Amino acid sequence: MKFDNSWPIYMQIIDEFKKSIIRTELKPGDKIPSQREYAQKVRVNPNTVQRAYREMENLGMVETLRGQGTFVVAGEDKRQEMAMEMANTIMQHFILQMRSLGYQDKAMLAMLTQHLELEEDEQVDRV
Amino acid sequence: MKFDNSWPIYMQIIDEFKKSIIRTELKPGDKIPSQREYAQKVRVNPNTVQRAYREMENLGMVETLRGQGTFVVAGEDKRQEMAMEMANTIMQHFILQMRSLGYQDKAMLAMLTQHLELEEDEQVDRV
Amino acid sequence: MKFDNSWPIYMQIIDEFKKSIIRTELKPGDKIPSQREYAQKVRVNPNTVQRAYREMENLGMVETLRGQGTFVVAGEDKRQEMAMEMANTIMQHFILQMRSLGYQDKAMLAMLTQHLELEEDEQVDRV
Amino acid sequence: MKFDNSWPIYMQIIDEFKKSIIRTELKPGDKIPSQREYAQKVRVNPNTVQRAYREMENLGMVETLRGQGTFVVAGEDKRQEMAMEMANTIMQHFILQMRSLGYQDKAMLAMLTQHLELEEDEQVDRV
DNA sequence: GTGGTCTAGACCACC
DNA sequence: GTGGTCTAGACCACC
Repeated sequence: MKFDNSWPIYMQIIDEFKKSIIRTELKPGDKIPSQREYAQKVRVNPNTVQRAYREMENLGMVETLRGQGTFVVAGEDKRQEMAMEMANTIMQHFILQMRSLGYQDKAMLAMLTQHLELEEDEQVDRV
Repeated sequence: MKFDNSWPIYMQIIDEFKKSIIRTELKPGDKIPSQREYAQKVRVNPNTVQRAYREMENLGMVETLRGQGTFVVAGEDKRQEMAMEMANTIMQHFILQMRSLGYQDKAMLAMLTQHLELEEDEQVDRV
Repeated sequence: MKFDNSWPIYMQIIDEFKKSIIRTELKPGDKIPSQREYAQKVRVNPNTVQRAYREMENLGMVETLRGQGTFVVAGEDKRQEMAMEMANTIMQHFILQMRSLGYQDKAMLAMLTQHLELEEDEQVDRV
Repeated sequence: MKFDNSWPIYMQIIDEFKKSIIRTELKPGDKIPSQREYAQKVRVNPNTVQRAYREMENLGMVETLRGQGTFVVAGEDKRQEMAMEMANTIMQHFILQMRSLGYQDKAMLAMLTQHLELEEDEQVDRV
């Protein structure tokens, strides 16, 4: 795992787990790696991992059982809430970036429509 | 200036200048800082800045006149081409992120429309 | 400040601030000491203080403004909620202790009544 | 056994034995561990244990027979006296804590009554 | 100066 | 073995 130095590593770790849960690669009851294990895997200090795990517990994503490990608890409702939240963030970021390039709302929508159609065409071409 | 360690700094420097040109903060004929000056300002190795400036010259964004400095040359056509290029990149990135969250094309478009409308409403409210 | 080693220091710090807010010694808008300052005062590592302050922010007790300091935000509703919560904890603890000594509910109530009356008498005597 | 560093360990040891006697887990004539044994078990300096045992003898809780060990002597009267004494301490502590939160005597009594009733209800529910 | 993040590493509690 | 707490100290961002 390679992290940006532009935003906190513990948040990037949380984001990784969020995505895994949203994509249902991690389901309720699944055990995630122990803090030490994960820290070694991604080459990060165990304290940083612990902070991420602790915040994930506060966010209701996982549950930590002392001496046993950390387990996913986010059910379907929570999963959708998390997906919605991440999508909103991505969307906002996208809109701001486009506006900073001078794009108007209409132009943005038109361009997205076009891109999605283009990609379909590309897929058709490939097939 | 704060750079990511996740992609080459010289590319990030180029991106900054691209954005300034696209936003017309930098116009044809404008002088940009000397390599040494810029390197000090953003705390980066002068070699990194040199590489960025060289590539910008290759891209037709700037022109370097020995003993005089580096000047913007990108005209309106070039400006629009660069805007288009950056927008495409942002768009692609956006689509990939949304898809990785499980969003279909239609849902993506609907959500963008909704976001743009919401923001308008907010502005209306404020007025 | 002297801390027990029987439960986490950061929680004891939180408890101190909780009590100050409940007793209205700290009111909304009041600035609490900087993390470094407080750490020196109570002879604890700044990281431990930071964890306490962070959790207090999560609990809605304070608000932290980067570069400016940490400020009480808990209003009257929050204050009462906190008082109620602490009282419940103290009460539970008390009941458990008394039961472990073999006291029945009635005996407990009788004894508390008697103690409160005794103290009044004592005060009367002193006067 | 885990001790607080906030008050003398020898007193905490005495308290443990007091509770055992009050709960009649230890009865007159019962042998308690040798000082050395107990010191090892709770990981405390033998001198600390010795001081605790000596004070317990002064308090009339136990009797030490040279070469044979230490035995509980507290009879039923002594047991009740000890219970009363501990209860008083707990009670005082409780009242002080509640007052420091701003609770009046009446409110304290009402709250205790309520808590005891609530717990009964819970038990009824469970049955 | 004030808070925020991270590393390194010790020691403890619970299983 | 797994998580929890704490110290020590570096470096950064924002004011």
